[in-house]
Amino acid sequence: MEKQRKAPRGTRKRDVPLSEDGIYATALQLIDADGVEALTMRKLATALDANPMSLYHHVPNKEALLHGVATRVGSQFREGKQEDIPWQDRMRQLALDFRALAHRHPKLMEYSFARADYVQPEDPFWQGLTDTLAAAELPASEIPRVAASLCAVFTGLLLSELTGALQRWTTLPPAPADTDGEGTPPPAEDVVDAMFSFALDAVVAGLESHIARTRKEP
Amino acid sequence: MEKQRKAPRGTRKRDVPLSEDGIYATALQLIDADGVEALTMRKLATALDANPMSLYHHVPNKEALLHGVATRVGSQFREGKQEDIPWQDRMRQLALDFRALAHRHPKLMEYSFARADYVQPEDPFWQGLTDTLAAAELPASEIPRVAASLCAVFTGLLLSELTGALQRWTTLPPAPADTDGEGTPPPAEDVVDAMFSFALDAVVAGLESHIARTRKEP
DNA sequence: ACCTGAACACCGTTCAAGT
DNA sequence: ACCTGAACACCGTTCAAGT
Repeated sequence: MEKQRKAPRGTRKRDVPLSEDGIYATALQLIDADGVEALTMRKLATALDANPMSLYHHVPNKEALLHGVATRVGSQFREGKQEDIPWQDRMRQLALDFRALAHRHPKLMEYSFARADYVQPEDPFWQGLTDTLAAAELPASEIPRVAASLCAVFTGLLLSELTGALQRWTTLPPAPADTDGEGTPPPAEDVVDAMFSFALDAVVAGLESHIARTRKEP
Repeated sequence: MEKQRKAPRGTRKRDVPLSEDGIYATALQLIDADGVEALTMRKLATALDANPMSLYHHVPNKEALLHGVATRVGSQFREGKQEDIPWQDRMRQLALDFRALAHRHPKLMEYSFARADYVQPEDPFWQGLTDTLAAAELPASEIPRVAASLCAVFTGLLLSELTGALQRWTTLPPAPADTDGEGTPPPAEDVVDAMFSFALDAVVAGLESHIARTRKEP
């Protein structure tokens, strides 16, 4: 009767059966557009031109849906440069590559960072991080803890950037209100870039100092 | 500090008119008990023995309610030790004091850290942080950016601890799956404490190196 | 096997009406 | 001024019924 593969007219988005991948993909689109808190099972269904209840045949519930979107995006991470560079440079590059991913899906990543359920052991990011620490000749027994600490630090920096807190804090007055002529400093983006460079340099310096310390007293 | 006038009979919690402070206080109690996502205007009202709509005479909406709870708790921060200690020690102590506050209201702080709207310029934490950086003889022009970066880093560490990500990451396999006899390492708490010490040492070392660098080339 | 309509048990919030 | 009942416009999810 109403076979209608490929709607000859009309603008329906779906002439293909629902699939897990399709659901996750358009969920990500909606999140990119309006943020996680605006995503609704019902809105997602209409975007897929489906009945809201049909989604539950492919995804157990909303929480699992969001988790799935988050881990899929997290696994998209790719390292930009080769690995035959000093570990300090690779560490910096790793963080900047992750920042680039965060900039590609800021609304989702803000949610992901808060849950901190995005890094999976098989993700290239975790692999790159542990590889780099091994290249730095950090004792193998310390690698998991140090890698986890670094994840936490990167999470904090990126989350603070995405929420705007980093920029806001930067414009808070120092201890004594030093009200001179200058109002707000240069545009926020350059400042944030500079803060990342500073923070990454400090992280690398801190790591170097830690490695030197542990080498003295094994 | 829940003095609560003591109802003469009956078990109603409220024999006193609604007040902003009372609303925030019991909201915090409910959050501590069941988490932010379980807090509902309607549940809060019944906990206050009030009609849900009465709340809107004291608080504009739910978002403002949560923001109010978050900033009130953030402003409760107090420094433990005196300020006449080396800046390195004070910096570490500052972070540990903040961690203690986070442990007092973990459910709320998890929410707060994700929004990153808890640090206010007049908060003792921000004051202590900028004071400490000044004591480290960091150039005044750099203090806001460095303080903001440190806030972001502490946020990441504490948030990752509260969500459990820090513990989870620590048990992820390093690069090559090194499956020996050992299952899970010692209890998680000690490990997290140790990770905080490590991270704080690294942060201090990174700061020292940054200060030394900027002193060379002014 | 996959989809769906109706319904349930909730939400936050508006608004006109009470005292 | 402060409070409230009823109502509105949503939610996520269950379930029995359709194809």
